[in-house]
Amino acid sequence: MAAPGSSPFHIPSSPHSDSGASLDRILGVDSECGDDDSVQLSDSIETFLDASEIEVKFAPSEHIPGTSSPIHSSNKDHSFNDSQVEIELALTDHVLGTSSPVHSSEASWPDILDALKVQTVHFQTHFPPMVCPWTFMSHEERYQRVVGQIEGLLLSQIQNGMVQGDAPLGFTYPDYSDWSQVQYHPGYGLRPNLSASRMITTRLENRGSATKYSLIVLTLWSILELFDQDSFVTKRELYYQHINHYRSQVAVDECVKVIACMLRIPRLHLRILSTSKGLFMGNIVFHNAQGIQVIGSHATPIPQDITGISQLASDAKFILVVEKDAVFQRLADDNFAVIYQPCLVITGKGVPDLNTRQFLYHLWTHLKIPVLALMDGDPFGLEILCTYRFGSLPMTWSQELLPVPIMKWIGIFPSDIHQFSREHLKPLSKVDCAKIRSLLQRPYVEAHPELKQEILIMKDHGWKAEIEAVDSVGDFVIRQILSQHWR
DNA sequence: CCTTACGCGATCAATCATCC
DNA sequence: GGATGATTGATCGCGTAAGG
Repeated sequence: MAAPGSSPFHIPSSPHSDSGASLDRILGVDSECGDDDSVQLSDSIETFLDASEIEVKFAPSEHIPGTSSPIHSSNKDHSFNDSQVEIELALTDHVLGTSSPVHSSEASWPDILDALKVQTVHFQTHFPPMVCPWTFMSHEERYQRVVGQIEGLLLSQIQNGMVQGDAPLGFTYPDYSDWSQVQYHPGYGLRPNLSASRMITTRLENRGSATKYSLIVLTLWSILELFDQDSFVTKRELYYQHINHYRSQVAVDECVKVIACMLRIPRLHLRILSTSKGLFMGNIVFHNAQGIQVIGSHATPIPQDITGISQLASDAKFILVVEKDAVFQRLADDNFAVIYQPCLVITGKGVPDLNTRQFLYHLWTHLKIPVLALMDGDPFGLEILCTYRFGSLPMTWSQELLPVPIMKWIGIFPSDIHQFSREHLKPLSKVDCAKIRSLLQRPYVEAHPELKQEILIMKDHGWKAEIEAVDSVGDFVIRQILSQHWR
């Protein structure tokens, strides 16, 4: 086994050894981050993040007088136990003010939106949005780091191969498909669980995983080529380039996911993109990565490189996330984004892709405005809500910044389903019931009794309702906000 | 024999092309 | 014009083979 750092080529240590701190030391990430604030904040992050995950740091946020540091760091072992979760939950409840809506029967738009805005700012002050250091690296630095890590990984495999029998060839990465490996953090959604760190090893020796091993090597090699040619590729293109090897696009997806988890590098910086699926509209202007001005006055595709967004400006009072494209189009037809209150509407067209979630996170952290979500009243609608709000299982292990934990769900609630006529309701299928069982086992549902309650109600009455059941989506959204009817 | 790792299939939502 | 199937992206569950 090659000792980290012993290479004459100055190669960063492998990701499954003690990587983060040493890499930071080698690359001087800490010192680059700048002012005193960030140093102090980056200390506190270790209270809930894995030591190996130290690369993700708090943004240097404005200090608001009277506020304490984001998380009280009393535990020295960097672990994260149940009692801490309870404390954080109580704290979040306080910060969110969930128990104290605007108490007025004739609460107006500005009152409610102002209150929500204050909650959002409080939340982000208490849980400063994380920033990914990858975003602020120079082109050259990013090149050095990614290529260095991949070359180091491949080199260690070759070295191991030369002393065959001593160290078997294999790639080790976290078991990103196991819920027991993650835990819920009220401020940051799903985070890796430090007490349980089961790793998967894809070994060349195993007959079953030899193919996967070789495909991971192929993908790593392809990424090096991309850096060499200074180009990007979509997952689909990568699949077609090596169609005989990959056999299906699922194999490409799997390899990219493994590499992102293993090296803890955001997918974008591996130079592998996915075709953007989401749309947005509303009063917003920004420059994309190519420096071209984007105006969201009508339905506009979400840009692929979120980190390249600059000169963002918007007078929107809130962001509305809708599940389906059909609902988005209905709101576009009604000119919803300008007619009532200036707002932004976003859809991921079903299960949201990474781009859509990154874009939402970017808007939420930069504009500091409330985020509302309109989803179907069925198990999959709830799952999509949770994906936006708390994050998804595999992405927990990547270095992507995605969850918006303060997002408000404004419907359709299973508890309101009796308001719809029977013809608009559908009985829960066998698959729906399985999804409900799955949802009830998730850590974030356990932490949110109001969500759990809704799931149990749906399970009890056995019916689901889609947003199509609502006559006017715009009116429905307005009604829900004005009555402060959200979860 | 039991656990673990892995592959495959199923599912959802949406779009687009093709066929009747 | 409506129905159908393929495609794209994301996720979960189950069966199976390997290994201790």
